[in-house]
Amino acid sequence: MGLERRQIHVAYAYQRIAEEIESQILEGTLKPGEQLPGETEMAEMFGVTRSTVREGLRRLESEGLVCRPTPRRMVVAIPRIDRLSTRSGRTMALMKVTYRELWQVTLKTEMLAARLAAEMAQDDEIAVLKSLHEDLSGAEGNASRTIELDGRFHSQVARIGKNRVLGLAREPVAHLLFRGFAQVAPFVPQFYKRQIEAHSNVVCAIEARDPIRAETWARKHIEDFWRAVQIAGLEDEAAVNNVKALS
Amino acid sequence: MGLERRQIHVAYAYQRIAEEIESQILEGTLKPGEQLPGETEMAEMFGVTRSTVREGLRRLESEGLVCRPTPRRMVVAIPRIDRLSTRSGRTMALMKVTYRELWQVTLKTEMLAARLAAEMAQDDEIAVLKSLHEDLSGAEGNASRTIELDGRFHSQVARIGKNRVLGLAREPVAHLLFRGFAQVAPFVPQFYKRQIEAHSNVVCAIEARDPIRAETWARKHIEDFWRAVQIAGLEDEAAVNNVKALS
DNA sequence: CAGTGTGTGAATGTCCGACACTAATTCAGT
DNA sequence: ACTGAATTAGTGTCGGACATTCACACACTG
Repeated sequence: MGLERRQIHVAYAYQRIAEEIESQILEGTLKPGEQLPGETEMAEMFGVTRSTVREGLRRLESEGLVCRPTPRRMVVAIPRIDRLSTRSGRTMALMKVTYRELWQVTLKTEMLAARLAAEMAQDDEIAVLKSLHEDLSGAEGNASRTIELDGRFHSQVARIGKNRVLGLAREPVAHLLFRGFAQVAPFVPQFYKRQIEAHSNVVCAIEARDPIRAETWARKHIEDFWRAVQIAGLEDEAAVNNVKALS
Repeated sequence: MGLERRQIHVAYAYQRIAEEIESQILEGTLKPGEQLPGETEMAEMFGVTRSTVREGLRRLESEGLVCRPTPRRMVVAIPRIDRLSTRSGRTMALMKVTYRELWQVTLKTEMLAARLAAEMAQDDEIAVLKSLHEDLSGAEGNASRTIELDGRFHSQVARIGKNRVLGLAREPVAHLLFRGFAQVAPFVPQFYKRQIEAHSNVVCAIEARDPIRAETWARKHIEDFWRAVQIAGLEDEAAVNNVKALS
């Protein structure tokens, strides 16, 4: 076995500051929305310089544990999923994951999302979905607008299912996969119509509270996308070439 | 419509520094593994003080875009999935997601993982899996060790499937769900045996390159866990009470 | 009294300069 | 050539400083 290379935290002051505040947030001593003391005060509190406190705060800030509506007010953040999704999206992009990998996962998540949506849907949520669907229908032929609206459509389906874990897990994956539509679209112009049709059926199934049908159409829809990817010959291509545009 | 609340970046120097370096990494100008210049040099380069550069660096560091093997060497990081998983795990914990939500997703991810593993398995990977399984068999009755080994078993299954996206998506979810075993175990002592049996079958199916059977046993296994959660009466309980122990 | 201006104070963003400590590098010794 | 010591340069932390600007309180107007 040999000696394991275990991380030794030399525990720099700025790290300890960050960890201390972090653990107070996670424990609940500091509640979301609560305001933190000023930098000077904290510096005094922890017995370090303001510069050091600042370095620690930068970390918390970037980890999304605190946020500042204005530079003057620093408050404990309310956790949001979309913050995270950009980050894992970026990781996947840097890993140069393939369409195949993205698709295998997306197929499952979108099927689940559709099923749950059909089980949990409320009327107002369906209304939102329909409105999105109409917008999308009007965007036929426009790739970038289609990507935008398609993403929102699928997100809304997931939201209707009221499973936050699914929302968290699927968002970056689906986002990355569907972005690829821009690469695929030129090869399969007929996909626009098929997509609209599939979405229609998903909406109907959700409205009819028919989980099985919703799941089935979601599957068809995502499988269809895979076929398009195959036609474009991109199965094992990296899904994102220019990470930059992820935003 | 009213006035949209649009973010105005006042663009503090430290933010701009971070963004600049970040975009150079994402563009590929800076390649993973490459070493960054010293703080002093960067300060000069960007025309700001070292303190300012440092604040920016803290952010990159915490975002996992750069890492430092030693304080002296700061290099562009190679993206890793386990870095991210703690973060989304923490988010889910703060959201107080329920066992139900976790389970619904985990059921799908682990089924997919098992299937892909059976399709992709190589002999040496199976050997690792078997060894983990043996260790787990020996841990019967020990909840915390079971959680540890069970987590590693499932991760290994996922790794064998060679889908990095799935690995990324499932890790924090499965981790959080299986951690709950500690809460569940006292109610269902028989679960240890059932788990070992299920794992055995998964291993067999993977070794036999039988995707269907692997998926089936994964499903049984995770459904079994759900029954245990139900017996413990935790379906809609928050999966984690003390976020602290997440590490 | 609600809503809008004004003013003061305090906190932030950034800078400068300094020092201990340690890791990377160089160089001497066998 | 390899080991070990000496050098050097870079990091972690410190203290202080200043302009800017945001938060709060207060006065003003309708």
